[in-house]
Amino acid sequence: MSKKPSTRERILEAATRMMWADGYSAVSVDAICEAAGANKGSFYHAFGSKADLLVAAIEEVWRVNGGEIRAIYEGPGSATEKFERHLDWFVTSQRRLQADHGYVHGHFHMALSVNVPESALALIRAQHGAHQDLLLHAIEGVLADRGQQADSAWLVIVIGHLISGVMAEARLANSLDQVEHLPTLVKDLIDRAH
Amino acid sequence: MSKKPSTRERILEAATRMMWADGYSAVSVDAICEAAGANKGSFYHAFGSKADLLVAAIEEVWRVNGGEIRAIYEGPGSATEKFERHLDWFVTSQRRLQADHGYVHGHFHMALSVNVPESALALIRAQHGAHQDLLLHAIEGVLADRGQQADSAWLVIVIGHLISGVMAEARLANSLDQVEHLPTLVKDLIDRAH
DNA sequence: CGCAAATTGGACCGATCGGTCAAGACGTTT
DNA sequence: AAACGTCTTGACCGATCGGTCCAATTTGCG
Repeated sequence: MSKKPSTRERILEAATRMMWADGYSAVSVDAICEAAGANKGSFYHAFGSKADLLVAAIEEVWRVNGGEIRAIYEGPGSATEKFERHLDWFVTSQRRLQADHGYVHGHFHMALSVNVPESALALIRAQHGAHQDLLLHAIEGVLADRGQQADSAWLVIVIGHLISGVMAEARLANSLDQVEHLPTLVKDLIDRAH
Repeated sequence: MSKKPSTRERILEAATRMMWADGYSAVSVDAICEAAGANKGSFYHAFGSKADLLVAAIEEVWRVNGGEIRAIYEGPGSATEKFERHLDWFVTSQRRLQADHGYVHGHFHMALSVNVPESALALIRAQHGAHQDLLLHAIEGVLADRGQQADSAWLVIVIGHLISGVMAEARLANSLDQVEHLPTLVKDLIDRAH
């Protein structure tokens, strides 16, 4: 019984989907309106500009994805189990996006790393920082579980870059293979870090 | 005494610079022509379409960068020395790009990972594969130098993703910090892989 | 109900998009 | 000098860009 989405919500959903696929400047306001079944007048009633819509889309994606990740860490289980669920989340979320839209997406941020207004860039940087913080805390927990004497700062940098790289290359290759191996890869890395 | 660049070369240079900064669809043919001091007619005399120009730019960037990397491996020194020079090349080339144009570029491919014609995507994938091959061969050489019994396939995957991730994040953060640490990071990784 | 406020529809704007074209400039060759 | 192929010029095309505007409609509420 979810109530039917408002015009604003439909526009936001369509814009997110289309910009994730084609980037900011390649998606026109007209095309978004058509996909959302809305009119241009409604668009500019709901959003001040195309740039404002982008900011709203970035916030919404992080609200959902960040929420799912935080829910993992606020849920039950050991630090190690939570971290593994976090890694699996990358796989399942990318798998679901591919199933829904037919191509490997990679990070939302990546499609928006080029030619976006400064306000959007700042948001993306902040969200990336927030995710790195979650990662750092999680890895420290995993090392504590193991009683392992490793350099967590070094590990979080390597793992953070590894995740970014895997996502970027997965999108470029339009293949989930490397994403599927990501959890194993990261666990191998932690195993060797002592 | 380098002879003055042809119109085609000026267009190609301007297009590469502008598309690296802003992506494919955000850079207009008119803007490229103005930056290159050329007319639109000349543009369409030199290139069949905007998509053709993109393909030419991708080929040119790889011709130069791939050439520099291959020159390292064809030059003198041990496999380990060559690999270290390869890693340093990422630092120096990104440093030079930043000095010339005022921002951290990341991989050329990354600015073009979104909304490019299929012909360009195929080229990018091929070039990325070629670079991975160089990397694999280099890492095998380094391990041979060390008499190390490590899994070179695992290492090349991790290091390849690490490089992609560092480049992507360096651009997003507009900072060379992580790039500067890349050589050390990779060497640490190889040290721990046994 | 009745009325105002919120929302929507769609025509319209000047600017810009990728691309075309015919006419001319220019250096060679004969 | 005439004839040639190559490159350059700048006006021009229909389509589309982000954005505006206001009348018409729907909605929330006394």
